[in-house]
Amino acid sequence: MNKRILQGMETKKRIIECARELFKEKGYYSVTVDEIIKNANSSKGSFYTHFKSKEELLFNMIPLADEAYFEFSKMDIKTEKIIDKISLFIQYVFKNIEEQIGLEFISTIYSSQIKDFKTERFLIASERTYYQLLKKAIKEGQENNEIKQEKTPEHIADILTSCVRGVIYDWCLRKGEFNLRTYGMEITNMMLSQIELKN
Amino acid sequence: MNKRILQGMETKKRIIECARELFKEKGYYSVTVDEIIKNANSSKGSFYTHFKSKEELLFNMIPLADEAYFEFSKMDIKTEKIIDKISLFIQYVFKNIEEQIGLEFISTIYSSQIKDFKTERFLIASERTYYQLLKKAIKEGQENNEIKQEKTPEHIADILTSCVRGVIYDWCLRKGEFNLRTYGMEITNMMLSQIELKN
DNA sequence: ACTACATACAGACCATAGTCTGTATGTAGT
DNA sequence: ACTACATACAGACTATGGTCTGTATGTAGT
Repeated sequence: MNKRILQGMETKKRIIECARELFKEKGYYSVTVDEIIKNANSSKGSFYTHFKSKEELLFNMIPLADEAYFEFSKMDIKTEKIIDKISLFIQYVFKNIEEQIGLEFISTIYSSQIKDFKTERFLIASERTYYQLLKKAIKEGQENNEIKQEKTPEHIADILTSCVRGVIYDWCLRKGEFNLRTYGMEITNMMLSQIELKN
Repeated sequence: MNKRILQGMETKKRIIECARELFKEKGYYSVTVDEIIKNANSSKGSFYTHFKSKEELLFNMIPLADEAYFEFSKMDIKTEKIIDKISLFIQYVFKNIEEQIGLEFISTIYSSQIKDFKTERFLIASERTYYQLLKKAIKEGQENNEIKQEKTPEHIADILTSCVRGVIYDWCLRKGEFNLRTYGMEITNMMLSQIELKN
């Protein structure tokens, strides 16, 4: 950790902090890069050495959802059924988006991810932790004869995440006018009930 | 239909046609408005009297999905069950997107719709025909005791469209690497099976 | 026929994301 | 200590979507 690297890191951090405040105050699209660098006492050149784009700056500001999910997964939830555990986990995902990430953030992210073919699909990667946890739980459920075994854990996880993304996209489209968690869980529980193995 | 209006319509049409070719050739984001107006022998002023934005021009080029759905709904499908009719209808929606609208179009539309809070959510409106048809079919199904009656037709239609949008969003995110219709129908049929009233 | 008006249109202009080039400086290898 | 290099940074410049202003022209009401 030498002087050079430290300086760069501090500049980057300063830009992120200034941007966070400006975005909160005026919204992502109303804040210009020029404004950010002015506030952060930086420059265009510096900005673009630290971030590939204005969007990438935004991505740097997302509360570390993956870590939160991982923390959640370690929690020992007092419930015998794995299906219920999955249900709670997905509920946590919705809650995290509603309370930590927020509507404008998630809208910008969901929008920019499919904007053109050049954009790096970081959403797929970033959801990996959550996807892996989900897959693991499903596999466990199948081994315990709680979940149907016709489909692979990967495939079931894909189906669930597609529905979750659908609800989130709709939430963005409707400008957050419904309760994400309530509506999301209604759909999720319908899907879970489909994969559940009943005795 | 006087001379004045006719001239305007022709200019608009010319712009759309030129844009369609350019978009097909180079893709939406690689074509500039200047390029379009140059090809169409028009001007900025003219362009922006006919279209609020470059995006709105794109929306003018979407195959008239609503009409297609309506045509489909009139077709007398030989199946006694309403659930099957709904399933076929949604399958048609996926088919239409895959074959008529295409990946780049739908990605741009889905992206731009949630890009900022100013954007007019035309997707909600444009899907109205399809939504209305769906709702009507569900209501019919409930009256025939084929579909559970705990939820309202509106609510069931909302749930189905959320899942459909989720699949489409995923298709965009994955750059069309899976078969939209196959995967979409798998999820749709799971949902339909949840709302079906079994005897 | 005359007038007032709406609007199709042209193109200069503006705002802003992103690029390019040049400079200064800290670091690693010798 | 010297050199070569990488990179943090500054700021001019570019590309492009969109705005603004002015003009011409067709139309509707009188």
